[in-house]
Amino acid sequence: MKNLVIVESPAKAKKIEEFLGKDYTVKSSYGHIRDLSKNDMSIDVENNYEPEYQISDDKRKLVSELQKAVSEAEQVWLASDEDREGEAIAWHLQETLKLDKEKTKRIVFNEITENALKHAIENPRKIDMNLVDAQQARRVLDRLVGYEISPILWSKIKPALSAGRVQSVAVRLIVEREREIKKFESESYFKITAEFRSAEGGTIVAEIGRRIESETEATKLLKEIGAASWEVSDVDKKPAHRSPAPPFTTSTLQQEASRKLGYSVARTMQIAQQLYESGFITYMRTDSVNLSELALKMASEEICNLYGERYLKTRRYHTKTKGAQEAHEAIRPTNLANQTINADVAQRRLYELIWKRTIASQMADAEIEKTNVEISSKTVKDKFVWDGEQIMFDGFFKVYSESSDDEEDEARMESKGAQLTVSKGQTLTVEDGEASQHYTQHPPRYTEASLVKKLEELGIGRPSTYAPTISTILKREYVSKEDRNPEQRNATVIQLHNNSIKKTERIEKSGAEKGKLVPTDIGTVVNDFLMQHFTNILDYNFTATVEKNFDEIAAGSKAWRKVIDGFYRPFHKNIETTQKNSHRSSGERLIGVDPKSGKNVYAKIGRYGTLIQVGDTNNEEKPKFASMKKGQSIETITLEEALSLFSLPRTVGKYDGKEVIVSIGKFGPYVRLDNKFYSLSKSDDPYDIDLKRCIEIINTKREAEKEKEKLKELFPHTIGDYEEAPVCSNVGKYGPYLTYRGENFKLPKESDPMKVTLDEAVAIITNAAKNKKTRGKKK
DNA sequence: CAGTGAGCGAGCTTCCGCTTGACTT
Repeated sequence: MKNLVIVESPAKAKKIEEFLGKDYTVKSSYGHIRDLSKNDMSIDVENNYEPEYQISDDKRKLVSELQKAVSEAEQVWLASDEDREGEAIAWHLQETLKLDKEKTKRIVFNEITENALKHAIENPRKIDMNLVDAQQARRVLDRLVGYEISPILWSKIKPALSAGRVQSVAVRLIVEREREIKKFESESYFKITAEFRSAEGGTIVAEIGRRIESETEATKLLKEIGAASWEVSDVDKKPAHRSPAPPFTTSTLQQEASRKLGYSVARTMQIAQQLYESGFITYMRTDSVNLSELALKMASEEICNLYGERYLKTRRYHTKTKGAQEAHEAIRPTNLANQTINADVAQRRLYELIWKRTIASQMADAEIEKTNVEISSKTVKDKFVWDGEQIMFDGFFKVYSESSDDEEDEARMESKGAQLTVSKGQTLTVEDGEASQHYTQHPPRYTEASLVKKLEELGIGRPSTYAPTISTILKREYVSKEDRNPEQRNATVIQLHNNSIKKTERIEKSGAEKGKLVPTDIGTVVNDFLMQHFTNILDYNFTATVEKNFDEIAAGSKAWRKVIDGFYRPFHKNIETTQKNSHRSSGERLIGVDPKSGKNVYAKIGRYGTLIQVGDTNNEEKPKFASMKKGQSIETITLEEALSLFSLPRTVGKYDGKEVIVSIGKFGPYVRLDNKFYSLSKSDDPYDIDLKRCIEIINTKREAEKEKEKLKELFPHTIGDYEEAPVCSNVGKYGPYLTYRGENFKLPKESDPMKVTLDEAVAIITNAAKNKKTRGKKK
């Protein structure tokens, strides 16, 4: 072996190997191979913050493989990504594999084409230690923050909690948004619209721009409107244009897949990974909006073919995102000639979204004519307005338009296409008008995707961490994902018809929410604690400020250990005083007094979550405790709700002459009969489940056990012989399956394992063997 | 396998950013 090239991703390694030919072997490091140990701090603070790196557990085998490859190679090329983390990966490889610094070559390329690779190989360099140091500073800072603050939370709030530069700010955003919502007072207002008719027969529905405060004012105004004579006082037409959105980055892909396809952030990334591994799209973790020259050329060919040259406009986009490192291209199809792909529905839909966005980004602006009509009267002070938009040339709209998080915004865009049917100077009459009551809306809660958008704006987190950050704050139970039914309110509608006024009521539904992030009690208490004691870390600008320092380290104008020292000294002092002086924080709230015992009832956070406590501590008598239910919160739980939590364990009645007892145990709510346990299902509430339902649960489980016994006797069931080996059917944990020559094959879900014929079985076995072969080829 | 929460104390938990694992038959 002459040359060994090491890149980060195995899919990339495979592609590069095709270009480089037989003199090159390309291997992958699968990301970082070394890190600080996760069991302790692994930073020697006394010794100038010396980090102690170790090979990650899951990389030991890989490292020895790389070691072997290195020993067989004449030349090693480190080709990890061209950013801070990539440079560090190269350095860790050099250190771990004990590569000769003089002989090892560091190369970078951010598109995989023959030219780019050739150019990279002709222009190797040495590892940039300044960039590596910037990464070390980033790594060490995150470890110090995370591993020094978290233990404070364990002792002051609850075990196993965590804090970090990124996750704690994400939680703060959600907690603060919830407070804004709580503080928000909805106000009602009236919106007035009227239908105007000209003598020639044209009609136009226009509205008064301002919000009218009261019903009295609205009624009065509506009467005046009906009595007045109107005229089109102004028609203003002006051209405008819209430009397409730039190609996808990780964050914008997550946002659009959430809005247009309803995918969660994690799902989007999982599907994108599949598309990447199949070679359909470029790398999916990127902050760059840049398209390669090759992609621009493909796009222009495709656009000219499909829509004609008039639709083409080559555009080069530049990233404005804070802290972007741009080691990759934007996310785009590898081959723009493929409008769609042959894959499962989820993959195909995401692919098509990416194709449309990429193509649209290289298309001409849409040209629009905006029309503003003003309708006024000599007797009414308010003017009516109508605004419409006519698309004169659709441009990129032909394939794609970006969605908005704002539902009202979306609706407004849709209603603007109407044709203008009146002209300036025409006199108009009003037959129908309407004043309808609306309510101002509280600010929206974050979705996963809108949280990612906000974090990216603040420069917090990276493309590879957006999805994991969300799963961390959910796992810690700082936030939960919730659906909310729309709020229903009575709204008055005052109708004007031929100068008479009629009042009706309707129900206004608004604010339905799906998958919104809501802070839990724990999230709120942790956030308040951190805000009080670690204000600077929770500052929205903290990351941006430290990033500036990292940039200076990368530029060689600052030493990383000095930067860390400047941060750590005051930080650690704060850690010590907080540990010593701060009070335990449990979010405790006195709900009231238990009428039976006269003792105080509190809601608070305990070692295992939120609980109700009856009676004070420091008394001779131990207080009583009960866990709170899901969905209850310290702030809103009532005394009655709290006391009802003490009704477990509860005897529901008798069955088979024995007591049926319901309670909540280690593994959730259960029914107990004769010392045997039966789990309740999710929809059952242990606090009010009745005897009938309990018996049903008991019997269902007994039936299922009987069934199982029966199956055990029947299976495995021999169907017949195929190529001199028996074929058997069976039922396992994952459903019915076939066994043949020691291998298992899944049967279709509904099929009866007793009734499968030998022909069907053979078809399934041979089919599976074929699929296995093609899957093997892909890898 | 079917409750914990105070107090007594051992031993556990935790960060962010790179990557893809799997025998889910």
